[in-house]
Order: sequence, then structure tokens, then C-alpha cells
Amino acid sequence: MNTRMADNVREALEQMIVTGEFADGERLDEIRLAERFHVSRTPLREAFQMLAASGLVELVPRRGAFVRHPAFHEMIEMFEVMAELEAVCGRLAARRVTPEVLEQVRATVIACEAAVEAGDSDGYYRENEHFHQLIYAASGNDFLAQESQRLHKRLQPFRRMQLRVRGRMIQSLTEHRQILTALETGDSDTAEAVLRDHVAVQGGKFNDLMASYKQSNLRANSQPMAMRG
Amino acid sequence: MNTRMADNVREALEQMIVTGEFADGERLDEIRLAERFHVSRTPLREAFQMLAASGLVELVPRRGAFVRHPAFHEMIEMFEVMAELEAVCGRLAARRVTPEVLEQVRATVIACEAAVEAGDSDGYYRENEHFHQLIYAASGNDFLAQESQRLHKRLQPFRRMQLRVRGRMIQSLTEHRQILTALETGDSDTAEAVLRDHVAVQGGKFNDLMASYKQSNLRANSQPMAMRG
DNA sequence: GTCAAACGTTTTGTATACAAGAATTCGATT
DNA sequence: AATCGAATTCTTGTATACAAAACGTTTGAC
Repeated sequence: MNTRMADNVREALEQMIVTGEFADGERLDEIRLAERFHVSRTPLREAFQMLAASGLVELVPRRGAFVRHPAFHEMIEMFEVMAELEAVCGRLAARRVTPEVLEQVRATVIACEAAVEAGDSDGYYRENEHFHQLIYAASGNDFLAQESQRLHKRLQPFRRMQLRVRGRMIQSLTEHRQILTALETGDSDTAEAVLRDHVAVQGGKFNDLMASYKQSNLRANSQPMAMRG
Repeated sequence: MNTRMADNVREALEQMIVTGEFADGERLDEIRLAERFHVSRTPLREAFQMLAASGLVELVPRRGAFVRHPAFHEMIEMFEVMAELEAVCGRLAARRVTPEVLEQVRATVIACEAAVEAGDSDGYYRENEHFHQLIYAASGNDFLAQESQRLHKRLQPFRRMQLRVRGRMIQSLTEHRQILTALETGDSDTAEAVLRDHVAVQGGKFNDLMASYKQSNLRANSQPMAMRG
């Protein structure tokens, strides 16, 4: 819990938006939310600014803040960019990774294996997150790592949907192993290629994602509600 | 001029920071700036939020807003990411570009040629911006285009430094021609490779950039001034 | 002379007040 | 009955007021 109310409100709203508590295009009522969080409108508006910066809401002047769930095609676009960012991270990491970080990656892959054997999908989710954080850091480019993390975080709810799909965990683990080997041997081409495919939405994954997207309460609509006819 | 004061203040501050009007680590005094812009602290603080989101200032709780000029190595990192983003844009664009956009790219290259012949470096700068915007759009991925544009804008001051270097305009134009050809022939590998090298800071460009960086009044320091000993 | 505690000052973070721009309601007119 | 428009109500954007945290300075003890 931060001492700044604005940060707490941002976090709370972020969670609420990401978990689909608001419909797409819904207006965030300043007064009602201020009452709900027991704060004044000032920190709430600061939170709106931050949410707008990360693309979760759209601020329309003199109209208000509208939640902005990505349409399906936008989500696909984001995954395409994510795949490229991870591919670059992998390519650079294969050349730049330090023995210490490599050891951590190894440990994470082992933890992933354990999670798969135990059928612990939550545990796998955690270790998977860790794995990707390590790849970002291993790129040796802090700015790249930061940007990758930012987008990774934004795609979190959709990734969560994905993990439910049968057999996905095993496939993911196999790819993690391949990536680890590529890093160990300094094979940047393989690291790049496997990571791109690992993240990319294609083939069966596309259909799985589409199905879970439709089931979710995140509705696709690029127009803010204020603009609707 | 926007009707929202906060947006105007953001834009003004952005320009001031980018042009080096503030030293790195300098604290932005809310009261003094509010007086200077003839606004209250409220819209000023909103502007701070936005600037923090785009990385131009660092918001330290209970301490204030500190301007954050990238250190040299951070700038290099950003260029590395920019090169990769443009490379991806190029690769996708070679496959997806529409005849209409391709025609616009052609026109822009012609305008670049005219600017070089006329020795009009401002004109070249403008057309060069246009060229890259078109490449982003041609990628067919709006999210990618948006992110590329965001980073492109952030690197603007450094790119401006670069254009002063002798012979850079001619080299840039040659590369533009190569990229255009790659797009016309759908050669995604070439488009990717040329664009990466076009943007990448390497060889002579590295030294040129370092020299102009040192000359600029943008000082490298990753610590906020409040934290200094 | 140095260090630290206490006091006063400055500055941030939040609440509230107020003005101006949207949205809505309701009545008048065709 | 539908539509246009004026009046009313809400909501946003900004200013100001106030509380609490950080900062600086002075004073006192060793």
C-alpha cells in the first residue's frame, strides 16, 4: 500500500479494468468512484492520467474517462509486437547473457518442469512470468527490458486466458527448454526464432485465443461510448 | 492551442525539456511554473503525470518532479530498440504495403531528393519524418505504428543533432531509395536489414552522435538530483 | 567544533469551491 | 407525434484551501 492515494487508486482501477469489471466504452464516473475509494476527485483524476498513459482508458476532453478494452484485432497487433520484442530480447540475450543470469534461467526452467509434473498451473504461470522477465533483463538493454515488460503486463489478462488451453503448458515448457539451450550455446538465431514463435499468435493458438476472447466479458469496440450513435 | 490548460502546459514543458532548457535532475518547481504559465498547480501536476508517463520527468513521491535526460548509454539503448522497431515495420511493410501508401513513399523519396539537391536540410528533415511515418503506417499494424511513433518522437532531439553531420543527408537518401525498392519488390529481408542499419547507431555514426551529445547541454545522470550526495 | 534535536519554513498531496462546458429535460411549434 | 430549442442539471476543468511530510536553520549538549 503506497502512501500516495493516487497510486493506490490507479492500481485498483487497473485491476478492475483488466479483470473486466467495466464494459468497453463505459465512462468512469469521477464522483461515484471518489466516494467508493474514499478519496476526492483530485487523486482520482491523477489515476486517470496514468491509466490513459498506459492505454487502459481514453480521456476525452470535457467528456470524461472511458475504459478502452482492445478490440480483437488490436490484441492480435499487440501480440505481434510482443513477439518481435521478445525475439529481439532473445537475440541479444544469446550474445550478452551473463553466467549468473543464465543460471537463474536454468533454475526457472527446472521450476517450470516441476510445476508441469505437479499439474500446478498457477505455479507454472508464476515461473513463466519469471522466465520472461529474465529474458528481458538478459538482453542487456534496460530500455528494451522496460518496454517489453510494459507490453507484457498489458497483455497479462489475455495470456491468462491462454494458459487454460489443454497442452499449452507442455508446449510452452518445451519451448523454454529450446530457448535455454540457445542461450547456453550463444545461438542467437535460434533464440530469436523460438521466442518469436513462442509468443506469436498463430495456427491453433489463434483459434484458442479467439474462443477465450469471445467468452470473456471484454467486448471489442474501438469507439468510446460517448461517440456512439 | 488546446482548450485544456493541462495539455498546453505539458506541450510547453515537453518542448522546454527536450530543448535542454532544464538541467538533468533539476526539480520542476510547481509554484514557480504555475505562475509562469498563469495557471494553478492542478493542471501543472496533470502535465507532470503525462511527462512522467513518457519518461521525460521522474516523479518522486513527496519530493517532486525531476527532469530526466537520458544518459548516453540510455540513448544508445533507445536507438537500438528504435532500429529493431523500424526493422520490423519494414519487414511487415514489404509484405503489406498498399499501392496508395507505396505511391506516397515514392513521392516522399522524390521530395527528399529535391531537398538534398537544394541543400535544404530543414526540408530534408521534414520529408525524412514523413518517410518514417509512412513506413510505420505501411506495417499494417496500428499498434506497432503507434509505439514506433512514440519512441521516434522521444528520440527527436538526438536525431536533430545527427542531421548536422556532413554527408549524412546523402547517405540517408541512398538508404531511403533502397528501402523504397525493397517495398516495391516485396523484399522483406532487405527492407528489414536496411531499415535496421538506417536507424542503428554504429561505426562512424556512433562517434558523431557521441560528439554532438557531449556538446549539447543535455547532461547524463541517471540519479534524480534529490538523491545526490 | 561537531552532532543532534527542535523549531519554523517550504512543498507536496488531497479536499473543496467555483466556473464553464456538456447533457438532459421539458415545453413550444409545426 | 416528432423536432427544435431554451432552461435546468450534471460533469469536467481549474483555482484555492488546508494538512502533513520533507527541508533548513537555529540552538543546545557534549
